[in-house]
Amino acid sequence: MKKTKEDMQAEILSALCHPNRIKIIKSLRKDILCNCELMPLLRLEQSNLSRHLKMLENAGILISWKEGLRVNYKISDKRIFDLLDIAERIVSKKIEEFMQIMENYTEKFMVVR
Amino acid sequence: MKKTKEDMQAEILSALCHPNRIKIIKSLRKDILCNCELMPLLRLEQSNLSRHLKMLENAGILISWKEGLRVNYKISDKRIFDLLDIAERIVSKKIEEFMQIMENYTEKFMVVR
DNA sequence: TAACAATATGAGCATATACTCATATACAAA
DNA sequence: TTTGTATATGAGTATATGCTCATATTGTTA
Repeated sequence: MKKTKEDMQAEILSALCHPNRIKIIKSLRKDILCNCELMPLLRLEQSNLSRHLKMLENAGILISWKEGLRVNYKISDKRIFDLLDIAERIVSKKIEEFMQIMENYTEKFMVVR
Repeated sequence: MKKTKEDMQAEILSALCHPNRIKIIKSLRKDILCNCELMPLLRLEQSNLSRHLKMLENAGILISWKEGLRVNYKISDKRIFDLLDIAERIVSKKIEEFMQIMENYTEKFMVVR
């Protein structure tokens, strides 16, 4: 069964849609890091982190290479950051809207009182 | 338990990471549509489509309103399109790279032959 | 070679997702 | 009020995901 463009888009997004994997990518924004450096940084179980990294690699989002015992990881395509930035802006806007609504309610409450 | 920014980003991306939901959003790029119009367009079971739409709405990606029997849907934030566009570009780049590799292999094969 | 360190993976479990069928609800029009 | 249409939802099933514990693998160093 041939993959559609939407299937492939969904695969990219599926690889990104977990808080820990988002944190991994944010950590790799400036640095190249290995499993053992990410582990204490994100406070993840070794096997759990290893699987998250593998998922990101399988999706083509991360590139890895060995360096002795370590396995280093870096982002394959800088556009991944743009994508997460947009997601962050969408979230920020939602938070702002929520705050605005709460403020309006509070105002009304103060007046009535 | 308080949601982190990464939790909220993951929620947005989770809502987007299914081929049918991506198709729904693409369909809503130009038009405001209802369940009954999307059904034949995407060839989805009524209940299945209804649930996908609800997921997108719960994630704050779609806004819905009733109009008689119909329930209309539109995108809440145009940045959703930017996000999917980037995902599409990432996919396109991957396809290009793959084609390039295949071409190189084919060339070598021709020479050896 | 033995001991160690970093990473990968099998097995098991709990939970989430996607889908379908049948049925319920909400609204419209006769 | 009855009939019909659009949408929502309960129940059941299959599959995927996330996590952990224990163990395997890979490469390093004494």
